[in-house]
Amino acid sequence: MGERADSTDSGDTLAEQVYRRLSTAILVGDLAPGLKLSEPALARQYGVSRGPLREALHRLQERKLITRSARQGPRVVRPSAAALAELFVVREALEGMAARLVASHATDAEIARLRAAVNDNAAALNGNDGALREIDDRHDQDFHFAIAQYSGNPMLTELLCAELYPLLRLYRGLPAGVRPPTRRAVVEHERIVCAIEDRDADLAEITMRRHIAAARARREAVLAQAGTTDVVSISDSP
Amino acid sequence: MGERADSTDSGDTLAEQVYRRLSTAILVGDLAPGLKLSEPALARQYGVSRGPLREALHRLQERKLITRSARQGPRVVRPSAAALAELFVVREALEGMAARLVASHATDAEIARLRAAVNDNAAALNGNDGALREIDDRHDQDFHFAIAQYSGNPMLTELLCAELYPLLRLYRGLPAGVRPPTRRAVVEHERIVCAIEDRDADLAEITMRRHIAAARARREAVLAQAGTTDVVSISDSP
DNA sequence: CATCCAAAATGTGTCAACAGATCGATCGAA
DNA sequence: TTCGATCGATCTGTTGACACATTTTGGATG
Repeated sequence: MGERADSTDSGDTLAEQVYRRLSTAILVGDLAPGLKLSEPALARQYGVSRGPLREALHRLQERKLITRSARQGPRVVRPSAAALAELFVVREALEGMAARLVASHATDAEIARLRAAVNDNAAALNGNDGALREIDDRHDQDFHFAIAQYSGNPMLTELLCAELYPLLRLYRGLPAGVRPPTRRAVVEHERIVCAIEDRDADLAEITMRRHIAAARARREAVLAQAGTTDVVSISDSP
Repeated sequence: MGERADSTDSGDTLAEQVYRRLSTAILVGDLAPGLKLSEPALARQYGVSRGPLREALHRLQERKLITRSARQGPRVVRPSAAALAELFVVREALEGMAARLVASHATDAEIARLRAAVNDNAAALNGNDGALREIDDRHDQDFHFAIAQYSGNPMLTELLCAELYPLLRLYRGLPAGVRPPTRRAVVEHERIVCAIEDRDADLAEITMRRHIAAARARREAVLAQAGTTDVVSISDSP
């Protein structure tokens, strides 16, 4: 699986490609959290030299996806319950502001697209019972991505979509497979969109923040009875 | 002052040192915004090879302090009025949350230190009239740093102190020398600390957000009649 | 049988050298 | 004189190779 490296070559630099591939590999879980990485092994695996690989690793380090102690080699960051809680707090502040901006500055067409997305989500959820959990999850992602996009603040969008959401996706992998019920999330999304449609910035922000705070509470309840993952080490040859 | 570059040598890797030196050089204004950088020139200037330098540049790229178009070489990011406005919005959301967290979770000792800092600031401002503008500015920085620190959320602290504030400092350099009056800022700081002392999280957040929104409005008013900076190019030999 | 020391192997940090491309300059022609 | 093309030089992207440190493994010894 994932063995035939789909040639993402050409276009930009090698370091950029390795950066993207490593990033997705970490987020997808292909490189387990806490895993100790080896530069020569990764270089052989991706078919590049150690130069571009190290540059990609440094970018990953700055993105907080890997940690690099001196002379110890890079390690995939190991998510903790505390870090997850901190992340949710930051997300609450940022997405609350995003919802506020959408309510005040977004165009009617964008808001209509938001409404359509939520309606689709609700229909999918009501239609077939609980079989399409991951699709729901994708819809949830789409909704929050759309909010970030329509905020009209590129820096905020970048911060949310390119930094926070990836980290969240990584940390979420902790109790892999366990997903809280999304039915409540859908009605909360509905409320947020209603506030946005009313151009009520204050209500939009408050509703979004409560939505995220509730999600955090649910996840913390799930994490309360989950164990910790152990550290594995990568092997060179299969 | 600040000429005697405290020898940051030894301890960790060369790339790390170059990263720090380049970062401060950009933030201090030693490397002008929009400046096109040359890897060989920088390598000679810092006495290292191009390898570690490129790694440092990639970290700087991820930190949004430089931009790297393909085959064009890195350039110091050029701040724009739009980016500054976006930054202030993000800062408003994040620091509002930080103030809320301080009001709810900080210890009495930390709050007392906040109060002391604000009192010192007010005293310095009232004592000698307007001579110590830059010291005031430093106090302002210290106040916001303290709020970020005492939030008790390391991720939020890191985001504010290590990412947003440096960018803000860089963008602030636009109308260099021009500083808005800080007298108003001091009384706003007072109000924030009062809300925190009352453990009123809602009021603390609202006050902080208004404080930052006001600062943004003032700065935008200043920027409205300022020109744009032109692009310079670095020369190899002095 | 456990322990300690040594030596090899692996890995990180760093550097110098090599293709390919891009940018500028100079020279020629209309 | 001005526009364009060709030549040259500089720079980026990339690679392979070299010190130094760290760990692991093997053997010798108490």
